[in-house]
Amino acid sequence: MTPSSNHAHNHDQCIEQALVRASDICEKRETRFTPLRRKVLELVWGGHKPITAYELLDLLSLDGKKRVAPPTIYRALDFLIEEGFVHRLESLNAFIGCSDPEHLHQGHFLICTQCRTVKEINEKTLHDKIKDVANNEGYQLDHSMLEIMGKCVNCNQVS
Amino acid sequence: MTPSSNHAHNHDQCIEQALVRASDICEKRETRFTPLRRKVLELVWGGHKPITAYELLDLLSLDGKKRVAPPTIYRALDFLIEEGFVHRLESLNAFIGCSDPEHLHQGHFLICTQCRTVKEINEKTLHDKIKDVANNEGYQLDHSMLEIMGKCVNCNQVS
DNA sequence: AAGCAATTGTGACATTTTAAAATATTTACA
DNA sequence: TGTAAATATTTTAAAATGTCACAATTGCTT
Repeated sequence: MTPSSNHAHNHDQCIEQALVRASDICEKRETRFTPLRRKVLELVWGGHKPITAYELLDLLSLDGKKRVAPPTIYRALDFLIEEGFVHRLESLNAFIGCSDPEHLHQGHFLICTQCRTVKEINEKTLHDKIKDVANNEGYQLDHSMLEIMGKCVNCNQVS
Repeated sequence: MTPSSNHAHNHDQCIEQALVRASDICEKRETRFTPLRRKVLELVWGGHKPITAYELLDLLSLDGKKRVAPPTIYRALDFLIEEGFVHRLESLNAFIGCSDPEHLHQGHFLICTQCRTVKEINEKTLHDKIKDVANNEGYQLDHSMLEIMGKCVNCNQVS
């Protein structure tokens, strides 16, 4: 499994950039980007596909000598989510790197039903529409999660 | 806990209606609305709040003499979801009765962060917007799930 | 160096969901 | 009715996911 099979992008660089951005943001916020948290973020960014907590556990346990336990991962993920570096995909019980960690925002995603690639949506008009709907029903919007399932461009072309 | 504390609706009638509709639809589709499935649907409709599989298990185990096992509930829920009588709320790992079982549709919900009341959204314009976004990104929409968190009218008025 | 808070490790356990096989029930039709 | 086929349910078990409580460690701060 290549990290991303069809791309016009260097994925190592993609990971590296995510790590640098996270590190910078933590410095600015005076939160701690520890080795563990860094490692987990690196693993999450291993692909543009969602990864589960237990897959992360397995990966983490590979290079370390000891098998790490679930709380280790979940705490690291909690931190990364808190800081906005990672999103949780509810419909998949899985996690994915955030493409725009500088700005806190909604979790809106396109998930390819075939290749599992996930793309983050950052559409103001969509967010506005959602807010309107909430307001019309008398709800004061806190946050929203949208997960759109469908076939991506590449998978559509193939089959 | 009253089924729904603030309403202009008779909740018993609300449940009854859901059961009748489900029954009718099953008859039309020639699928089987068995006592178990009926009972589970009734329990799900006990409130306009989401209910978890294990809460259902507990409730089911009350009147029966024996403790029922998880698969019993999950099978029944699978059926009810398949038929469109119940939706699963991904962000809560919980289930809720569908307000419009006649028409298959998206799972779009408003969830009150305070009182947990859930309201189903059936907005063509919202659905269209989501479809547009997907298409613009080259995705062919299969289905989407949207869960909007916010305070509902009543909870807003109170605090 | 001592004290303190944050982080990480550890073990156990809770929750949610699914699998596989045995059993029971319903339905259709001879 | 009686019986076979189809469908549902139960049972037992376990997999997958997530949480808790407490101990050990780290790294700052005085």
